[in-house]
Amino acid sequence: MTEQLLSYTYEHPRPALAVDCVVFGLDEGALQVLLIQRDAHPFAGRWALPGGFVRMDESLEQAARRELAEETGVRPAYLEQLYTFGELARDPRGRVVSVAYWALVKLSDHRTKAATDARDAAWFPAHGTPRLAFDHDRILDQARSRLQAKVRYQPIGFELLPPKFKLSQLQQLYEAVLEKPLDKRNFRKKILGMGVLEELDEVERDVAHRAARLYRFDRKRYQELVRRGWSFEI
Amino acid sequence: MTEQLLSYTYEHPRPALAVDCVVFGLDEGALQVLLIQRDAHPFAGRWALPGGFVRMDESLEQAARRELAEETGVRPAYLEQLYTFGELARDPRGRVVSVAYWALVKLSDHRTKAATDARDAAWFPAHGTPRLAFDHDRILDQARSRLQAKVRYQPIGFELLPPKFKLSQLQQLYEAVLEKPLDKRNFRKKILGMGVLEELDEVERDVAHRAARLYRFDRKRYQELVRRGWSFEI
DNA sequence: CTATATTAGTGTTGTTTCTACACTAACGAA
DNA sequence: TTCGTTAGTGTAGAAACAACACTAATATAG
Repeated sequence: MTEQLLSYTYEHPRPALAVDCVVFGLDEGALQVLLIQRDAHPFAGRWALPGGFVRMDESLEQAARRELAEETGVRPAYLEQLYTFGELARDPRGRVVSVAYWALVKLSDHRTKAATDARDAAWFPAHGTPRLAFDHDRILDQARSRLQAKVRYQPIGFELLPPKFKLSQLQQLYEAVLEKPLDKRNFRKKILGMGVLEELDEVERDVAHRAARLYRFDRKRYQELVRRGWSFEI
Repeated sequence: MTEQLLSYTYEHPRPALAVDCVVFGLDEGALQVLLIQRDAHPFAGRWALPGGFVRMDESLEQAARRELAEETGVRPAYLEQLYTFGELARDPRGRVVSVAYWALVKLSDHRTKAATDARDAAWFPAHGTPRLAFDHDRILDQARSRLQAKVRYQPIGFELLPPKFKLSQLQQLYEAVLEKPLDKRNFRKKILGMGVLEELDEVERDVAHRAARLYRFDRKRYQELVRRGWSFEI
């Protein structure tokens, strides 16, 4: 019986290989992160990053996407490798090396799904998380730094917003990620000056104040500009 | 017999875990990379990045340093994780996931050692490398991009120079890494204006032209400035 | 229907940073 | 003494950045 279960044998010992995902979303202008509550040993009851072991027939990114979908129902449009954590004692079960990924999702798309598909998945403020299992606090820290760095020179912020948004939402997003206030007029001047936003013939509705114009990120235009040597920078 | 050799058994199959290293040096102002020539299957005879399998009693970084020392004799002062490569078919021997590292060394320290300790290690121009084994061309590409990006906002260039250097060496370094010419006066103004270079009471010797003043990177001063919120940028 | 609360939207000015650019100084070798 | 070679220096115009305050539009409360 044990024979049948423990049936993969190698000449040299191998660490187990896992993936973990840090998924960011934006809720009412506040940066959120997706966690799951562990129900098994070790760290049972603790919140942790979604993740799991890599299978032999899938790449690392595929493993990250699969685990994320299985555990939370989330299928991010933007997913990128973060860092590989390989300290000897990071998992009490033994030697587990984990390749961490980070992702951005439009919360509007995923709020309901995550609530239904996965019993124990929930969004937390990216700062106000409880103490996480394993070395996941460190992974989350690193993901936040990476997002903060990357959002400055890549137009990835749009992955967090609905397709149509107003400039104040975009500004709030940058303020949330960069953790500092921005000047409204300078921000608008800069972002509109880039020419990567498409101004729509549409304004927001049902608001108790002046309605804001809606915009859309013009990916085609962005790629064209990049091809000509331009680079996004906030 | 086989029983004794193939003696590590797991419930689930595990990919093998390796590390590979991209080591950069600077030779006469030209960026070089350290390669080893493989003598075993697969890719016997091809040049490859130094690397090997991770042991159970060492962290990933330790594995990278160990393999690098064993295969090339090089012990870099600066070493950082690059990316983890986990495509299914990247190694013909089977599923091997490789955590790549990149490093900077002062070539003056390592030129002789590498030549003696390791028969089959050699420096190549970072661009004019032969076709490498495995997916190592891709890894090298990525390391070059990372170096190029990082050298702009971290004072890591100094890791490539001897402790005392002249400004024209520093400029050459940046030109080699960034692959574009820089204006001498603007470069000097900028780098000296930072206040992280210590001007020494020493000039170069035995040159058939006006001798250049020597400088040293002032790490203490740099760290002090960082503590005050300043950031290096070229 | 008027007033109020709330968010949208808009330009200018002074400061700093960036870029382009050319000559003199010092030294050894011929 | 001359020549070849690299070191070392300043300015001016352009561009980017930072600071800053009022009017416009809409729903709601009184």
